Amino acid sequence: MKKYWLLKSEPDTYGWSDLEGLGEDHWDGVRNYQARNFIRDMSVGDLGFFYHSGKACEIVGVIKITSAPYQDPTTSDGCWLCVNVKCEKILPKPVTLKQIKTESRLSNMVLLKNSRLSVQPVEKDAFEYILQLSR
DNA sequence: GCCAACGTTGGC
DNA sequence: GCCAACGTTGGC
Repeated sequence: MKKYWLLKSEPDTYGWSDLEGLGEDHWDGVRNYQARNFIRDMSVGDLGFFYHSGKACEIVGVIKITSAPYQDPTTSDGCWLCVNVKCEKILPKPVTLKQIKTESRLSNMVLLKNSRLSVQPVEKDAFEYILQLSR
């Protein structure tokens, strides 16, 4: 079954346009066990939101998981994983954190409960609802 | 720039 | 195995 995710990045370091320019890239550098465990659960074809943290604080687009999880090439430590991703579609209107906070249907999102987790699951209903909000 | 929340490290 | 100290992340 297809799963849904949210991946966070600081746009000054690595933003939507960086991934768009590359076409496809690996989502590397995750050094948190909880986040790593979510990466381990990813499958080809899963979808995820690309979230810009820091200045903007908003979901800017949808990305697609294009590989199974494999060892993160940016470290020799075998316990870290990454997956390949590519841009699926940019949101017509970004959905801001502020907006998410006002939606009672989204109040149980991990984004609100654990704002520091950089890779997190999103429920199907929440995913689809956010897509509606972005129109 | 500040601070809260969270994770990690290391002494005991 | 507990907990204090420290570092990092991210919203404000």
